[in-house]
Amino acid sequence: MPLARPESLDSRIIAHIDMDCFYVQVEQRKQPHLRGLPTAVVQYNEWKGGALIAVSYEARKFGVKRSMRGDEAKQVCPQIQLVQVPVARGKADLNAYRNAGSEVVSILARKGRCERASIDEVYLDLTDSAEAMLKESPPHSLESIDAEALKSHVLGLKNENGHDAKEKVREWLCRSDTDHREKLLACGAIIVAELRMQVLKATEFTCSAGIAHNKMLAKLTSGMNKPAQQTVVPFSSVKALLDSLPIKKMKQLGGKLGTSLQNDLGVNTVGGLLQFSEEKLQDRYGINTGTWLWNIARGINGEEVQGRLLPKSHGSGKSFPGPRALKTIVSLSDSDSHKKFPSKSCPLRYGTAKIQEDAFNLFQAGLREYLGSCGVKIQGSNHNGWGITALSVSASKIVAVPSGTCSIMKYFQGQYPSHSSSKQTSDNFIQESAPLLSSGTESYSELKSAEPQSDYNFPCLDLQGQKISESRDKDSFCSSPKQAKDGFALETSQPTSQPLPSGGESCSAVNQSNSRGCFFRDDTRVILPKLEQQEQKRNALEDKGTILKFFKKSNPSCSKPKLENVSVVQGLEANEVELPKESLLLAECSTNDCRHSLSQNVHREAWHYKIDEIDPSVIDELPQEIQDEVRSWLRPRKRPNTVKQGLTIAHYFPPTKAT
DNA sequence: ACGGGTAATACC
DNA sequence: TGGTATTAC
Repeated sequence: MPLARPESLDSRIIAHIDMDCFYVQVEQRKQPHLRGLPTAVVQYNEWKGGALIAVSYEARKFGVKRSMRGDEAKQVCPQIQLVQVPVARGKADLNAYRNAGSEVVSILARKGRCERASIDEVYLDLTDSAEAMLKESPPHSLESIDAEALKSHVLGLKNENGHDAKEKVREWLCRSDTDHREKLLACGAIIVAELRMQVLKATEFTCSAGIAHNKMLAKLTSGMNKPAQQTVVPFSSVKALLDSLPIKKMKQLGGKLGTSLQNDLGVNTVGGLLQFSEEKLQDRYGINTGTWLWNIARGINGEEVQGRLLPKSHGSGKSFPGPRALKTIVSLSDSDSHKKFPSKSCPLRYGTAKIQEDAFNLFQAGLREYLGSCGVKIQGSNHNGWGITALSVSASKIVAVPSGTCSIMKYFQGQYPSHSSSKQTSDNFIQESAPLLSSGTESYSELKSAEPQSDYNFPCLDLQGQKISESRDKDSFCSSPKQAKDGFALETSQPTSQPLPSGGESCSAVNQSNSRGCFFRDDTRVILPKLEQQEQKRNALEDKGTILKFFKKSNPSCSKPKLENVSVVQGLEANEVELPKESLLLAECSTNDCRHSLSQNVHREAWHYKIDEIDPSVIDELPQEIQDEVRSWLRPRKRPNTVKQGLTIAHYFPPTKAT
């Protein structure tokens, strides 16, 4: 439960932007002839026409609902256009929508601190912008107010739908005889209207918005007038709004907690919570949740807009319902079917073969745990009715790569122009990481000799060529000895190096500095130290595949004969680089998803990077300009004597314009 | 044989 | 810390 910092005198201006039936809009932009037609996006249409995951407003008029099947939708709306979600490697691929969301974020983030709340939702803190506007050009001083702003729905304003509604809104927006907060809110509404028009112009997407003094109220109202409209929540309207708001409509209360409030406390509206003391709510629901409830009943919500444009974790999963369940390779004598299959995780190693190997080991570990120690043999394929109905992997604990990371390669290659300060830093790095190396499987000399054998030119994401914003270059992201000790190589004294932050907040900073929001580029600056794998298994009737099949064959690149034995490959090959992970920060820039890998913990194993293991089909999903670059990396090439940073940094790192 | 595929967050 | 549960889109 979000901890609420009580701020009853909250004069922030927060907007929640919600894209209208976003997936549909993305598809309609791709296929303009679908515009204006009843349209829905479905994934997998084999079974009952697929599941609807987005429905256009035209289709909603026919009673088409999300969670209908394609077939059902056709029944209530025969002319509906069903567009399928792209499929990659046998599963739904949402990247097109993610990227489209990035387009929107990149526009919104120009006006204030921005938080990507989901694939199609964004919070914006417009306080500064609104205050600036109020100071420089307050609404009442404007000659005209934009038509879009005049279409705002202002809660509590009478005659909401009357013929002179716009005039009423104009009056409200331009009132000068009201309190500061209300004026700020009016500025916020004008700014959001402007932003929404910019989004429409730049992306062809419409969105709706809520503008209020906190996140909760903004979120609550962004969907009240859809599509393509905005709703403003003046302070004076909050009490009436919450008094009549069914409690389950409140974010976080849509599930069991909301049900408990209804059943156990007899509360049916958010306002109904007012009758309970904070203590009472805390006693029943815990200190945090209790306080949070007490606050939201009063319209108080201190959650801040996180300046984060990127996800904190990333995963991929697929379900195998019913008959499609993968049959396990175990014999299962007894095991209650209600027990949950445990999730397991381990440090992420790069390369599909290694991920397969790790995932399979995790699976076996989970299976042993699941079965208890009843000594069931894990072998053979004596399926006995049990199967796997879902598999997923996910990566989390992503942290930013600290400053000067790429310069590590100077040490290994000895080809970089050396600044007076960099030698010292390199030395420090070696010194700090020496214990790691000595306990690892490779010595430094091995590493050094192994690396240059590569036929591949690792593109170096040199940070030196990148522009640095004044504000971020100052001091706030300086390295500390502790960071170096954790295995980060830092070159803080390098005057032109990008001041990358490290640690938790660093992601926020990095994220917020990104104005284009391209997932790929940003991923070059994150580290994915964890691999997580989860499986569930339930009854199944037919044998449509095995676990092994899933692990081995679902990835086209791994079904090539050439790679048949990747799992047993040991040691180095010509096109494999094996370095301690601290050294791989640069090398991994050249992998297809371009993720740096480094754990906050000290892990002694070496990390492998094997260019053959890149699944070619992945590349097709990347943004076009990135595809070209990645393909060029994959072509064998002599390493030039002098490694100039071959990649355009701008493609990978956002302009560092501070926002 | 279903809402699938992802996320974030709180809690233990 | 790792793992689970809840909630949401």
